[in-house]
Amino acid sequence: MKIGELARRSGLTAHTIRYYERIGLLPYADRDRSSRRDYDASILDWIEFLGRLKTTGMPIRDMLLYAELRDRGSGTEAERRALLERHRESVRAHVDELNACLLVLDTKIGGYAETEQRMKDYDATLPERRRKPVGARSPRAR
Amino acid sequence: MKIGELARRSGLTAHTIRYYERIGLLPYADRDRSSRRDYDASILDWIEFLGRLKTTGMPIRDMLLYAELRDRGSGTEAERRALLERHRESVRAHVDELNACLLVLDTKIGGYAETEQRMKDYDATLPERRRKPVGARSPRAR
DNA sequence: TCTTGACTTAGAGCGCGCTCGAACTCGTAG
DNA sequence: CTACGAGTTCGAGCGCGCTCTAAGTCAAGA
Repeated sequence: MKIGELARRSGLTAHTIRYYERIGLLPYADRDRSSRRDYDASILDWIEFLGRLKTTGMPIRDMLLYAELRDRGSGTEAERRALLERHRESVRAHVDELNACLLVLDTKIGGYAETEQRMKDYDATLPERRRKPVGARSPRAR
Repeated sequence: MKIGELARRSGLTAHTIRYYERIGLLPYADRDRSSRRDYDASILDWIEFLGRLKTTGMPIRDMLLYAELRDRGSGTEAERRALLERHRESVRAHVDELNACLLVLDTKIGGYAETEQRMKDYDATLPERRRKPVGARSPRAR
């Protein structure tokens, strides 16, 4: 698989793939006789996993640490596991934080909903011609 | 309240507070006769809310949009609500994504746990003197 | 043979969100 | 009176994670 196809299949750009190789996140890829990278499909699993780490907010320097342990192969499992467990805890903590923020957001949105309801109620007390069209701005707002 | 105290109480640095004012996230603060910012305690609520937006990944440009609507005051409630609702959905989606990643992480960690267990079991079959000390590296690893 | 287009490398540039430094002004405590 | 510490403005700098440009190579199709 050439870099273009890998890009399409992984969702990364070719630029990013080269960048990842440069910094060591992706292993140095075999080149064909004209120096072009030729990938094995198995790289996709690794890229996908890196994507999970990224999605969950792991900084590249930590992914790099994990990648290096992985490269070193057997004997590094405990360390890799520890790294992932630490990360898992930080992700869990972050999810909790997000959920707490969602509650605040719900409250805030609820407040606006009430305000709007009160305005509608008030509007309904006006004679027909003085009602505002839905979504109307205050006349003072430009 | 002077900027130093606000910094302590809000968790932001004085530098960041000035930066936020500069870009419009915080309202232009009243100055005392020697041009020093003097804050009302109510600013803390706003900073805290901004913190929630930040925690949930809202980019500054969107917070700015919200701040502007807020400054414009009444008549902008529907828009503010819509903005927060859109944001809430994106946060929810992100939380879902994080939870999915957590499952993958659990699986991966589970895999390492199994490997380690197998290694311990194997080790237990060796005669006493050949057992590895806990946490030992492979002899080849430097 | 010529053209096209996907690739190569090295290195510069960018958008974000701060973060810091320089040089200066005040108000207060000793 | 002086020294100090906390503030001021303006603008440069930074760490992160890409993203893009320039200039060149190569292989396959018309």
